[in-house]
Amino acid sequence: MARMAATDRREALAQAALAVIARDGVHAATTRAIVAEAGMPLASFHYAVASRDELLRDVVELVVGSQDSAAFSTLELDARDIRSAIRGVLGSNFDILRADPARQQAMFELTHYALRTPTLDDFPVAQYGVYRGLAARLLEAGAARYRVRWNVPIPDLATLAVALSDGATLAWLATRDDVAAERLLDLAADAIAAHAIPLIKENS
Amino acid sequence: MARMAATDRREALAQAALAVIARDGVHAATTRAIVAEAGMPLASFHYAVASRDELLRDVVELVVGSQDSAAFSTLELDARDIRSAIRGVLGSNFDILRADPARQQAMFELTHYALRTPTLDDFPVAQYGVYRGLAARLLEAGAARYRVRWNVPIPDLATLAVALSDGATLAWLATRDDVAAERLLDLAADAIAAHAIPLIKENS
DNA sequence: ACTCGTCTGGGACGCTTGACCCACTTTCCG
DNA sequence: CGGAAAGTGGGTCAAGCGTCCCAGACGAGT
Repeated sequence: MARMAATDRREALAQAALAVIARDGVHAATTRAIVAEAGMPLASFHYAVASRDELLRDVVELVVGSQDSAAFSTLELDARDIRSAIRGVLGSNFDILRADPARQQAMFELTHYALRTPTLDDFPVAQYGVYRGLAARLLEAGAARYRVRWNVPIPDLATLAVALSDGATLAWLATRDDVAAERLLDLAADAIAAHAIPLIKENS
Repeated sequence: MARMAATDRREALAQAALAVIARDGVHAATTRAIVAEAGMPLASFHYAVASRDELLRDVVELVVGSQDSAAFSTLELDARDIRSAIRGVLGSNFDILRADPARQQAMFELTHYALRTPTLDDFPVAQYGVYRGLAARLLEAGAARYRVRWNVPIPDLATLAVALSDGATLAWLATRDDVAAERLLDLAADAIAAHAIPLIKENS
């Protein structure tokens, strides 16, 4: 094993743990499975991190952090109208899901695990805060880009968007029905776009 | 321990397992925890059921069976229009969730567990089939009651309704935000009711 | 009433788990 | 260049796990 700082090892362990969780589920993320994934001896685990629960907290922070940075570039495609733009974002989100279903399922399992763990129960709140914030920024950007305004508060609409995305993700994970998922995304895009009101052009 | 048939004991164990899962999660549903919940000696477990996995299969069947029977009476309330009726169904569904959050979370965890278990991976498909069927029957009954027709296929609309319900449930479990949930249900009811077209009265 | 199949429950086995100790090696700073 | 600090890894521990055994208690059919 190469020599590396304890903090680096801690991050490597968190990523290895996430890989194990994605492949085999949260309950399979034992200390031995994690160090095997990372290619470390067992003793490195408790040298880098105090306990298994603490490492899992690193994992959820890793997750909520990475989720925030991604998925914003998908808005930049040139759709005809706001409805097509929304459908595009939902569609590329769905493509990400299909490319790596295990990761999305790991997210859900981590959320449920955190809800059951007293020291981690603030994570789901933060997680959904990130989701809603991301959706709100997309809605704002879309409104500016396509010259519309929303007839309901953006936070409420963002909550709707997150719920639709979550529901579609969950349904596809359970059934793997691509056709039903595409139709669902069509209806979801309609539901969100229905709250867009075209702006009267004031200048130009 | 009172004397009882092995089949009765099997069902009692399944219900005890569900109670343990709701309280402490799937990973806590050990053989000892289950028999403690049921008030049985440990040996009764493997007398009534071959293995722990087999018992969990009983649990998921119990779940998908019970979910089907309930929640239909909520349509019978007298709402002014189809939108209010939909909102009412979503609202009472939400009340059920708030009355026993642990049970709903147990449902999600069982779904994810089944997705990871090869012998159980057909359960999520059946589960969502039941959900969509239930939603479809509600939509049909609502259309007949309020004299409207749906401008999209009922199965597609049922999928939308299930996704919205799941998304709202998940969001509330994570954040416990009652206000946001109520607003979300408002928007969800709008989204579904938007596809209702009033029928021209032909007779009477 | 006797017996045989059904049911009970205390105990135990082999295994995996999280945690940890300690002798060893490597790195870095004075 | 020498010693203290940092990192490594093999081995081990108690606890908890699923599973199983077997002697005894029960109840229905003859």
